[in-house]
Amino acid sequence: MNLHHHPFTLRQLQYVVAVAERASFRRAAEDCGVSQPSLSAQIAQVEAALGLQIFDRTHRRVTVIPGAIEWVEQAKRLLQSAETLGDIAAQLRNPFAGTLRIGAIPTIAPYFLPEVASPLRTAFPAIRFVWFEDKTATLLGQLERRELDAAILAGDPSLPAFDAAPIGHDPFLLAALPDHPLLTAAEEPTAANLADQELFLLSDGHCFRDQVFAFCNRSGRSESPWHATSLATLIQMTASSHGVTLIPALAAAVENRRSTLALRPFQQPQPSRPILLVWRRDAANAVALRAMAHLMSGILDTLQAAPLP
Amino acid sequence: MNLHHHPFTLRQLQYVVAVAERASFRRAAEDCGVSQPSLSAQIAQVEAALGLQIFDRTHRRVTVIPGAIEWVEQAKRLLQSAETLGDIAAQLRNPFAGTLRIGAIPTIAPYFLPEVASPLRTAFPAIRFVWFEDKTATLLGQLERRELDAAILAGDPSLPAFDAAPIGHDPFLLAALPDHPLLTAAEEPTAANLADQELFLLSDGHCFRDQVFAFCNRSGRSESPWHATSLATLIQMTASSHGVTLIPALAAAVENRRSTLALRPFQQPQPSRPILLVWRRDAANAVALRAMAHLMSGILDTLQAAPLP
DNA sequence: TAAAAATACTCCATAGGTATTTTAT
DNA sequence: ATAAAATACCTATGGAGTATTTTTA
Repeated sequence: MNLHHHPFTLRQLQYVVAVAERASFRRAAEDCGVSQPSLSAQIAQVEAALGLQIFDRTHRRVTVIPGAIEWVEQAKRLLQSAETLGDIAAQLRNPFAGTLRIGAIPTIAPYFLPEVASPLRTAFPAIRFVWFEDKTATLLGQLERRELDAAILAGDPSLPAFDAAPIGHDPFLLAALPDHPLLTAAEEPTAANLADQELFLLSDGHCFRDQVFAFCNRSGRSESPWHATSLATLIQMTASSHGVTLIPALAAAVENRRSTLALRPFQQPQPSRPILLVWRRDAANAVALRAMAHLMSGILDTLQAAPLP
Repeated sequence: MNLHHHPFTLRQLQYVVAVAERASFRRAAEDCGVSQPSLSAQIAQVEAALGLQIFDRTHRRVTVIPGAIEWVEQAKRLLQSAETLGDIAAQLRNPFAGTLRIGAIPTIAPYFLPEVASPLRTAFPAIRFVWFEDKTATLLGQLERRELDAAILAGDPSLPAFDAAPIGHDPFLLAALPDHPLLTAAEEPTAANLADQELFLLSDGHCFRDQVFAFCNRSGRSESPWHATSLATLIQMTASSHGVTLIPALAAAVENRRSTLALRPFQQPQPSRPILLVWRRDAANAVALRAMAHLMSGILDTLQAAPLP
């Protein structure tokens, strides 16, 4: 740790940024709630401390000197950091208030978020929820970069820098046309039955695709050349090609409404994906997030109690 | 822009981080060059302003309260931002001093950097050069994240957020065993001659691979199933398989020393790759970087004046 | 000449100092 | 018993104010 004194204060940086944005000392002073001479003095002091001029005052419009643009941009970033620092403190003071940005993967978001959004709002009235949808890898990146506060993911929690709370387990159902042998057979299907079937899958990057792969890890299976980018497409493709596919039970109620596919659970032990709420290990509002995971868990239970479509 | 007053100063954050790192008020005060009561007072003030405790003083070792760890981490990041702000100012005051981190792609770095490093040190004695090697995409990412100050790349400068200065053009040479028909032919080879050859290439992600592709953009060409990860391997593979490949002239002198391959330039217009020095458009030391590109350009000229091995 | 930035000066809030007391092992 | 943090109190720097002058389009 170096002990040299900082040549500028946060307030001074705020003045610099304000002048840069308003292109005027007077207007910047107004924005910052100080007198124009006070602001001028602080700017002059910063310029003196840096040993270089930041603003060109020779014209009516005050402009940032080209060379100093990068410096001002970095000052903006620093102030943004300070803002974040304040946000963290606010969340620490009251974990049940503020804005919460939550992401969910595409095979969960459209089926689960509509169910949980409203109960969450009632349970946590002081929290403003903002929802996002993206694939696992993207969400984890955003989580790390603090662009998200939490994410609803499926899969095993082998995530070093993150903490997670379980929401529940979402079983996979076999989906095919109603007259398909696997649906009409006396016995419920197993992974082995999929060996000689044309299996329809989501495109790469969807964790659901990998999970289905993991379930039926046999070589005899012929993989369809079609890769759907959504479960809706997957169902349409399967139906029109007389193939088979697997659908997460969570999505079944919504996605299979207009389809001609029939659904059937697998034999015990049923294939399924664990659903998790994930956040940064150092999140200030872990208490609130755990409470939310618990609430979501209850909602998932209720959804699963409903009969298959 | 919000006008609310900042609840803390950079100095206070420095104190907090020092206490967190040294686990002691007394030692932190020493590090920061202030008296222990002064530091205590500032810490107390921060805690009061935040409305929450940061440190647990009930034991001999002062520790950060678990909940506040994230806050302290963000404070560290903010101080890092402040440091960068100082660095930028320093570079602005004197663009010909400080530390400069420069990256280069793998098909340039080992052949060009040894030649330029020493002349650069003599020409810019106050600059400390730090060199990196990685593929184009990685380097551009690092450049953007300010982990690098400049990069030596090959290819067209279609880079919106970056500025670039040309260093020169590096022609491609045909490389094959000395008795290969393309080397013994009376006429120098053209792209058309490559159509029916087994062409050896670098692996994906190397821009040199794409540039060779762009040069011989014909369908008749049969592509080798081998993908080298370095020019050295590429040459070995080509030699042992009696194939042909293209080598940047820059690399020829070094890489072909122990090889049995013979080299031959193409007919005019020779295929080549432009070599560029690239930096962030808002870099504070663009003057110095342009000067360096000019010096590198001269060195490249000298290298190219040497006869083929 | 009129709007905007710089200068002159006064004031007081507070960071930092020393001396001392309280606390925890 | 002793090291370390908190408290008490004083000092002085510098950020912010009002009044005024200088600048430039």
